[in-house]
Amino acid sequence: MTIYDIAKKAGVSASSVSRVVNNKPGVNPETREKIKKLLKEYNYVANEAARGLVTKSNRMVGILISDIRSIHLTEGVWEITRILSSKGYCTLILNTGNTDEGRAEGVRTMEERSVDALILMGSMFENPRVQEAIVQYMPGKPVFIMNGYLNLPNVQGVVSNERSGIHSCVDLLAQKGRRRLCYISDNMVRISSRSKKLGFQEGIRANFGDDTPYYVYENVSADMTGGFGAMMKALHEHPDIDGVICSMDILACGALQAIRESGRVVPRDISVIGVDNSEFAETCYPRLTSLDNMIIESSVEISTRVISNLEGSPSSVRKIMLFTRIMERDTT
Amino acid sequence: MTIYDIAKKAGVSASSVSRVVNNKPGVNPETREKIKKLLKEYNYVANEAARGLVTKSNRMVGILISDIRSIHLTEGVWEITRILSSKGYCTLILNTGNTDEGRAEGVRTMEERSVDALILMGSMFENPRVQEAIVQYMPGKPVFIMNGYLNLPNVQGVVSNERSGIHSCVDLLAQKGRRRLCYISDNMVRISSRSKKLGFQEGIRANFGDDTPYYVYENVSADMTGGFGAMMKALHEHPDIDGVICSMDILACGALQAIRESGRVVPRDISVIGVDNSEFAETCYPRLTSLDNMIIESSVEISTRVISNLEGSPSSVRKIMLFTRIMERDTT
DNA sequence: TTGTAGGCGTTATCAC
DNA sequence: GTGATAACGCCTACAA
Repeated sequence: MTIYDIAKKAGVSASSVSRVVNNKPGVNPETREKIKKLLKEYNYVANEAARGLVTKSNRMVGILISDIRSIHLTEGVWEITRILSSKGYCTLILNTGNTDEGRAEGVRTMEERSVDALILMGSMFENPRVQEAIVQYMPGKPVFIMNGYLNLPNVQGVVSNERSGIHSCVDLLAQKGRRRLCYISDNMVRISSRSKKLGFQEGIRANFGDDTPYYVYENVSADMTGGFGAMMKALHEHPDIDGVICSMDILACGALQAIRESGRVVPRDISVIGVDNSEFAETCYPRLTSLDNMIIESSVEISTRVISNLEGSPSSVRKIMLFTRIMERDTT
Repeated sequence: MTIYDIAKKAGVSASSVSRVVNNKPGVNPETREKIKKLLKEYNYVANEAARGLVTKSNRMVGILISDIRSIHLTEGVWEITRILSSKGYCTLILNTGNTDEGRAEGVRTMEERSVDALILMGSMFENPRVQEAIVQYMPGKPVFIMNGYLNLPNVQGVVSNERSGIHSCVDLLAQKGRRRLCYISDNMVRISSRSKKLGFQEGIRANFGDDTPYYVYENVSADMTGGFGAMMKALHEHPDIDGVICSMDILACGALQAIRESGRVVPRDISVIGVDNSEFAETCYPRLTSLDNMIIESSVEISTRVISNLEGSPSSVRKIMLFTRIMERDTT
């Protein structure tokens, strides 16, 4: 069913139908009513692709994410989708997988689908290969990065101060009397993972001085078993550990399990802190103290930027930072 | 950068460029090379919308989901996306919110975007309003429902025997010596919720006879606090409860917390079983016994059906059922 | 107020 | 092997 079909049935031209469909003026009220009735009767649905071809806008924004199963980022996707769709924008969500090549390919696919804007979920997109893909395939279009940034004229980034946030976590542990700390991290390829580790080291130095030992277990697989294994190893190698910070809540869940199996009690014997403040922090036991990296707030921030950019009033600010906060629960 | 631009630079016609872009025969190897080089040099990206306009296929399938944050269905979305994109199909994911009107609107939007097929995630799509929307807006296109079914010629459904699955859960509890059972369920509007409750009642009757009391708490909010509150109430009203089945893992997480606060020990005093076999079943404590409703397998099933349908060999089977299984962990 | 014509970027069908 | 030309469904001047 096209506007031509409707036009024929109404005995008018396609342009009149188009005007009615788009609520544009310049058509006789009676004709308008007649057309409206036919539109409804035949359940006319406009073809956005054809429309976009001429209007140069699909009212669609792309969201690239490595793996939509990551509960934490998914919260952000939900928030963004909610806000954008309330403004009439569709979101095209694409899983890229965990390779830079996949992510670059994702950028290309988004251009192929001619999205109006692109949102990159997560600091893993902050890398040269993705940057190159943006330059190649989306040089003009607005691109937004969640928890990351690329120095390109069309890119805007929202980051959080995870580094000093982790530093504060160390402060908290120190304040609770913890002295032998351990840091468990997933893949160190991510910029954000590296900066979190730095924050940990800075916290150690600031609280305990240069020669206090600390332990780092990195490149752990980003799931429960990863956290479990790392914690087991840590407790075995350094039985005096009394404080743990994990780069993700799910790792902390695994760590909690390992600690339990070792016969220790949280937080009496060991304190544990996670990062993300995700739902896992509530469902695990004891409920996990976690560094909230403001994914929801960042999502709102990005969404409003996308909209204002698309509606013609782009912000000249290219990078903003949100401040993390520690949500203290029962593991510290 | 369009094929015309490239054609001009190469000194050939747009048709030749199109042939090269689509790897079609009938162009001189040398010309082909020259065009290929230009394509790469200018980072040409085809406009899928324009292409779809003429080929009548966008190579895109739509996924409608009430709320992408629901970790359980998201696992399925991931699986589907993975399989479809390996076959060159993009997935357009749309959150509909929790109203039937929103879901119907979602169907319309999908037609607007001219998806090649539509996947409905969850039994909440099994309702008259959605059925009407499909008839109105997507009468011809293949529609697939995860964990649900609608009696329409273009609809295929994959369901699981949750009802008898829950019955088996009651069997398991009975076998563990549990006698005072309680069922906690989220919104009873969902077909699947209603059938699960039936399974519970049938299990009770089969194991304990007609006059053994059992307790049902329904229309609980689908989150931890919902499970927590319901369990608290249950324990207060019926302190002798020794077995609980929750319609979702996340509810069971809340229930576990309530039981802990009441001073009881799982599974010594009370057994708990969830449904979904989601990540929460692993992260909570004790690790939760859960009814696996085969979301991953269902997703694979749906994906292959979508593909074979789109590639021209549609299945004539309109509805299939997968069999649930109980994943026993530490709460029973 | 209405209709005609051109074009958006692509593919498909013909001639050449 | 190559290039016009006509769609695809829609919007937008512009003309009537």
